[in-house]
Amino acid sequence: MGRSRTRARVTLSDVAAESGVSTITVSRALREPHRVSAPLRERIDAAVEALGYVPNLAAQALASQHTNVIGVLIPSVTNNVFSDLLSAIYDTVSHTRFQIQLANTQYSVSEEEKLVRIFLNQRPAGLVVTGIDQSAACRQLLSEANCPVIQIMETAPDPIDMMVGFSHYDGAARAARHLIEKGYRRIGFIGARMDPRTQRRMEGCLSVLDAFGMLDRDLVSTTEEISSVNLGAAMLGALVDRRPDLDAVFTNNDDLALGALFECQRRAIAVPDALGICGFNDLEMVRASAPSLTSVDTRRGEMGQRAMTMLMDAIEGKRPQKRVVDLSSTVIARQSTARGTRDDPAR
Amino acid sequence: MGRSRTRARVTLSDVAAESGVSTITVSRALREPHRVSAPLRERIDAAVEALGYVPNLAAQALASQHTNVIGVLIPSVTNNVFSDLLSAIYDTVSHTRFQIQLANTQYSVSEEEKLVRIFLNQRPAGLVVTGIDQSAACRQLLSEANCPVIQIMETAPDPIDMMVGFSHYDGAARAARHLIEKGYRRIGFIGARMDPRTQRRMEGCLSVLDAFGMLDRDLVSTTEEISSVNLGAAMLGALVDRRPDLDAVFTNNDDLALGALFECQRRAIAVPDALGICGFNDLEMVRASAPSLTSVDTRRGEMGQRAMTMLMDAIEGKRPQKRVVDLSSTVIARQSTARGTRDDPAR
DNA sequence: ATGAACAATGACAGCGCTATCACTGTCAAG
DNA sequence: CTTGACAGTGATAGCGCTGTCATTGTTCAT
Repeated sequence: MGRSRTRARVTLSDVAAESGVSTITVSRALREPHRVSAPLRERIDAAVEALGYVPNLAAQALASQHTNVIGVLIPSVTNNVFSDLLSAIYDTVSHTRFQIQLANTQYSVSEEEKLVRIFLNQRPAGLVVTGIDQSAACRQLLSEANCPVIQIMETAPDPIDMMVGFSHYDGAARAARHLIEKGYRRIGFIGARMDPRTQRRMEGCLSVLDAFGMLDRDLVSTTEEISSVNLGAAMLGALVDRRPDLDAVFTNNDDLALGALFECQRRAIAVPDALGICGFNDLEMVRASAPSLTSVDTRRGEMGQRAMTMLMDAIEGKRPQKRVVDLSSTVIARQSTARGTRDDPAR
Repeated sequence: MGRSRTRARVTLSDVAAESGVSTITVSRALREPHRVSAPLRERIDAAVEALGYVPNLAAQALASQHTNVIGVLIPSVTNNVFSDLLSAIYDTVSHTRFQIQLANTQYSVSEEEKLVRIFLNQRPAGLVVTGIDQSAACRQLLSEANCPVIQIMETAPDPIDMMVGFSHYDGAARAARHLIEKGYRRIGFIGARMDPRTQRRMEGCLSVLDAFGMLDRDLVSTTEEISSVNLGAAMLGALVDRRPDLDAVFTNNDDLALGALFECQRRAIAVPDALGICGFNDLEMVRASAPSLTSVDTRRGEMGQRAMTMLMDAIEGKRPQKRVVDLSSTVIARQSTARGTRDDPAR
């Protein structure tokens, strides 16, 4: 196919020859400019520019025994929740010396452990892992790692190293309390995939319902299927068919909530008067719907940003005062739960 | 913070010592097992297992002058369109020897060029770039690269190397024709961000309207802002305020389409009878809405899968018969454009 | 004047692996 | 019984960079 085989790689010693110094001086000029005299530095910079030198990361890593790679382990690249997070992570890291290396655990603890093992062997500068449900061996590996590690998305009292997140249990509990305050009484729960975080949300919701004497297990609908808008519609439809007396539903996430809303529109179930809907995550789109959807804001952008800042500081040796940052979460009340106050302007 | 400093790295020579062979034999046993006798291979495998040996990728890369890294350059990690694509890419590559290294061009041609330069210097096994709008220097770099390169998302007659995508112009043209066939006459266009692909969609749409003598520039609404559901609602609202006679709208993507639908619901504009809506990309959620939204299916999952298969084959030396794969695109007609046939079941 | 302290630069070894070539033994063909 | 082919294994030399220590000059307090 005529793909050219030749491509002269410019190495450090080419730059050194061009600027008439030793390789180590070029190396220093690039990494610790203040340790090299101004005239040399200028000559070297000019040579780098002229030759189009780009460092060989493999050689750097091998010689220095460390990299500028920050490994990020997330369960899914498709989920909207993680794309918001990722976008904040990339933004925070761009224009620093660090690079992101993303990996996908597919919600599997063993896959996660395997990936951690691979990552650690490449001596990353730092590691970001999702959640608190690592395998014992994985926790062990991470706590013995000689780089900072940060767990995101959740908080718990026993961080491996550092942590930025919020309590899914509490967030869902707030949502349940909100529905109760708004006057709903027969409150259902719809959940999909049922990974550990999803489960803790369910528990948070059900515990509040229980405390108010409103827990009705028959109004709880869960599935192992992957969450989607269509699934939300189907699950709400099935739940309403079985229990026409349902008067509100808390869904595990906003995709399900949106699906539930669509199904209500299709069946001419009045939201919020006949049925209240509360989602989770506060994705961009739930503010736009008609009626707009109440949801729990989980500040994923801030989470990504804080996590990367803490991690990069730790890599630089600046350990945080608090190892666990709890970002909390807030119910954003909108039209879908504004019972009897249909005219309220959204937010 | 008591993070352990010690972590014995197991190297090839540890494995060699353990199994009583030379390092090169271990190296071969791992990479080309058939070139090593069965008994040795078993001893070596056992030693690898016992010691928990994990290869050092930096050393491998440095010594062999190539890596198993496939670089993937996409404009945005947040956009739903790219998350579908990414998910297919990760799935296709998992359980092969290749690893994905993702980078983010932020819709910037110069950022893309910079990233290509960095990638190429790390001698990737292959490279995936988005679209056909690289800078001249970037095209030059890529065509001189000594690894296969595949452009995705779009097709054009002059691939740098290989290509998998579809014509955005044609896809949008099909959408416009669909609206005309359905009897709409005052058809508007709503577009956001207006990157090159978005622009070609606009051109495809407008050229058809023009051919039918229906082009009205006053019904075209575009913005540089980032696309979102809320933006779609706002833009549709503004367009309808200005031109109440609008009877259909083609939006650049499904986020905008969904926003437009919500705005119609808010204003009690009957969709599809008073206003037809057609989106682009056929995201999962547009099938769920009420009414369901007509959209253009762009087969992103298949695109990601085909692209990675072609790329990996090319890396292995199996060049494809056709260098350009056009996946085409299809209008998926749903309720939002089913004028006068409101009762039609949605797909 | 003297040496201590320090800034600026370089020589050299080696990170962990693989490419290359050399070596040994086995076996079939002549 | 030689020869050549070949399968199986090893010795050696780097890949491109950085850590470490050595060397040179300069400045400053004594």
